[in-house]
Amino acid sequence: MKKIDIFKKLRSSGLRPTKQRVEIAKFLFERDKTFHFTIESLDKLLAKKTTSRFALATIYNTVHAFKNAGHLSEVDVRGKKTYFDTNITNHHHFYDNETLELIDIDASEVVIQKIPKAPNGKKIKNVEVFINLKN
Amino acid sequence: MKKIDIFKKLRSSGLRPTKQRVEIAKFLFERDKTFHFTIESLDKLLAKKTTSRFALATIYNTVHAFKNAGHLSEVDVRGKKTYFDTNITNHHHFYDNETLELIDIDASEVVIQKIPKAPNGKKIKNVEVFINLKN
DNA sequence: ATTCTAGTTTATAATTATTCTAAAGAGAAA
DNA sequence: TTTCTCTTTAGAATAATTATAAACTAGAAT
Ligand SMILES: [Mn+2]
Ligand SMILES: [Mn+2]
Ligand SMILES: [Zn+2]
Ligand SMILES: [Zn+2]
Repeated sequence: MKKIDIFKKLRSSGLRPTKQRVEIAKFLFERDKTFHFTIESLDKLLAKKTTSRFALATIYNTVHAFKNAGHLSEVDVRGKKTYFDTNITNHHHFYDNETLELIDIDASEVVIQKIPKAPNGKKIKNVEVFINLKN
Repeated sequence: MKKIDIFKKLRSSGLRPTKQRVEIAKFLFERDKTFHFTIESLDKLLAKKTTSRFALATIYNTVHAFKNAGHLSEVDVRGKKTYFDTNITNHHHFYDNETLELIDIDASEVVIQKIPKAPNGKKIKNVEVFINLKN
């Protein structure tokens, strides 16, 4: 993704392309593979890869702004920290319980033959498959 | 589950059957249907249903003791609080995003036809299916 | 360009969930 | 009983996250 697209993405989401948002967006979205992170890991990586300084609150604010704008999704992982995901398509995950890393599984790679019908008055919103890995 | 069995369960797990553990165990395990809870919800329910007082730390300690002894499992749910589950079998969940409640799905009710093979050097530990519900 | 304004960043405080601490209390072995 | 170890408890400490309010800045208006 090009810098110009980053600007468009922000503007179209009602987010001013500030220095911090652009830097974080470039770091998150200018990559080929999907990226899973926590606020803490992102903070450390940004410190390494950029010269700018970011208040932790700004990282929280920016990540939530991206999430609310639909540019990031959230993944449920056991543990206290919230995981975010640059892959916003419907997809599934391997979770490596040794390295604590998520690995994407494309929705097409999982076929479910049978699931129970939703309880009365409820509809199925989506189905998430989470595959725990061990060595 | 009878009180005598509660005692056995505790003893066999290396847990002394103290007043608090027995009361919590009776509340959690003497029921027909599975029960999903957070520490906070358990605390409130115990306050309602029993006359004893429990320090919050005791509820944390006791629930973790039961979990470590294999009498409770933990479920990943979006949000900050940890969910526990009296169902310790392999099973899946509906999650009602309106009421924030978990509903059990027996493993036999889900048939997965195709999943990707585990990454190199890794094995699949278990597969969790999480079905989000909406109205 | 300069001014203006709403939105943003920042440092710090507050909050929430959870864990730790150390003193007092209670099972249970001897 | 006496003793010993484990447990409970209140409160402090920690960790992740959110709130606050002052300083700053992007973009619009002048
Ligand atoms: Mn989680
Ligand atoms: Mn969770
Ligand atoms: Zn993903
Ligand atoms: Zn369950």
